[in-house]
Amino acid sequence: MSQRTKIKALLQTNETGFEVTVKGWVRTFRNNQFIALNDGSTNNNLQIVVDFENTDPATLKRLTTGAAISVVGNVVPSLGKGQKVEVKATSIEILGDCDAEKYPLQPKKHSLEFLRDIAHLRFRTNTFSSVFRVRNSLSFAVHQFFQERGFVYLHTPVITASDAEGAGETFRVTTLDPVKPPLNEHGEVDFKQDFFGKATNLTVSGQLEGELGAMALSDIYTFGPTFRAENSNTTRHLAEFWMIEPEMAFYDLVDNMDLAEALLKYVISYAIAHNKEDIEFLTQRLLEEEKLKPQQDRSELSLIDKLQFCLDNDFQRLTYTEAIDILKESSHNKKKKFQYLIEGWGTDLQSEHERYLVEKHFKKPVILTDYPAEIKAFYMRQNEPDAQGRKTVRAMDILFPGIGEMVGGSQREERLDKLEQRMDEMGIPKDELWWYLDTRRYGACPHAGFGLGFERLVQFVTGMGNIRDVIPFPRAPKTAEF
RNA sequence: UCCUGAGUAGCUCAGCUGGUUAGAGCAUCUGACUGUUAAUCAGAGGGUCGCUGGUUCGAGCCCAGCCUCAGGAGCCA
Repeated sequence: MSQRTKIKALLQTNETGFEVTVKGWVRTFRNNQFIALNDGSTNNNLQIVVDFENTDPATLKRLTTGAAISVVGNVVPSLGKGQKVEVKATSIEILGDCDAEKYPLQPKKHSLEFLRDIAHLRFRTNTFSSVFRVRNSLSFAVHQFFQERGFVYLHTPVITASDAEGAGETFRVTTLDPVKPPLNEHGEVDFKQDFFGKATNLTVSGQLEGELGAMALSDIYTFGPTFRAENSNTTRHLAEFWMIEPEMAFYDLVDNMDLAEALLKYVISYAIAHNKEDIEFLTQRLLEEEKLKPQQDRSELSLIDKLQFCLDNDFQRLTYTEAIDILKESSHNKKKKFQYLIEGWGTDLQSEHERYLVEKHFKKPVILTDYPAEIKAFYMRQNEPDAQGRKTVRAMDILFPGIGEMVGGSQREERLDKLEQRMDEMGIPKDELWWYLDTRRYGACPHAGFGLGFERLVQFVTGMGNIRDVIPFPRAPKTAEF
């Protein structure tokens, strides 16, 4: 293998007067003389100076935007102003031509919508290479955070037979003939003859299996793809997304919140430390995008300041009931500025209410706890009814500015009788979840966990407005290209 | 799925009250220049106006249906 120097490393050394081999893709070729070369290690291009008088004109013609080249040359101090060093080429080899007439990426600004249509090529732009380097760092930081704390990375199944969790519509997994499936005596599809001998689907959450692991390993986390067949067309939903789901034995809700807050701060600070250039680039990108907006819609803080602010401040913790009181008493509610006015206790908060709390009232991440039992899942631990007889559960949602719900979690109901009673009330089939109930039969203990939407985290850290721009190949309704 | 808006050149858009041969900038190509920084200057090529149907003497423009995209809502992470 040839000695190839990555551009990031080369630009970091201040030395000159040595020979290097660099490889990458041409971003621009100016003046028949200057190549801006990028190899994805950094957004900063390396300037290659071509001796055009002594280079084959046919080769010069092939130095088009997007072409892959290999360059051998000498690192010298730059005569130009845009960069400290440059490479004076002694030989240039075209590894892969790129027809400029057909290549969709031009040396000009492109809209994110257009780039989404050519997702296979969008990595070659500064914005997307920054986003995906940040995504990589965040992903690594998640593992490092948990590994440092003795958590076990548990691989929960992607194909499951349980869809009783109520987390959303599922994608069916089957090998049956779609045109003529076998039928049972009731005329329904006979899944006994299917591959697994029962109806199966892609997982909507690894939580229930995660709890099984936590009941022996104490602290586990999952980090993998999750699938929801909801017909959601928004800037913060995907049909296939990556979720981080820790589950901890002997944790109560406060421990759970502490862990979630520590995790978020850890990974954000890791990204700032390891992807400074990328985050600065994305900050700049966002500033320019905001210039196009009316003054009132612009955010008060820049991206990097927003991230730093998030690290420097405790998340605001309050109960659902306290939140309802704040919203009810808010001038916003009294002036009827909410589309859905807050009237009573018990209904779920609308996006506009969450946004008001996070962006207007507290102006920082908020953790809401102890939601009404009626609007939450069966496995959340039941609180004693309050003086007015209102039933709540030990749930917590972490709300982030611009993103909404980043984390959803709870202390789990470990008391078998309470759990079974709740399942009956909500119509959850106990026989299908016999294995889950076993954990409450054999050595049950208080425990807690949460789910963190990884793409929403990447959205927050990169400032990208649409979740489809922070996953390489988004899966969403009517969208499964590439 | 619902609400709102959009779909015109490779990209971003303009296109008046329905009227004759559909425009601009960028990109591309050709030439000039040769220490440029999304280089500059001169010239050229490039269009099934999302699709289908309708109204009309005449439709990019009006009407209906469908498709796709964007933003918001719901569902949620």
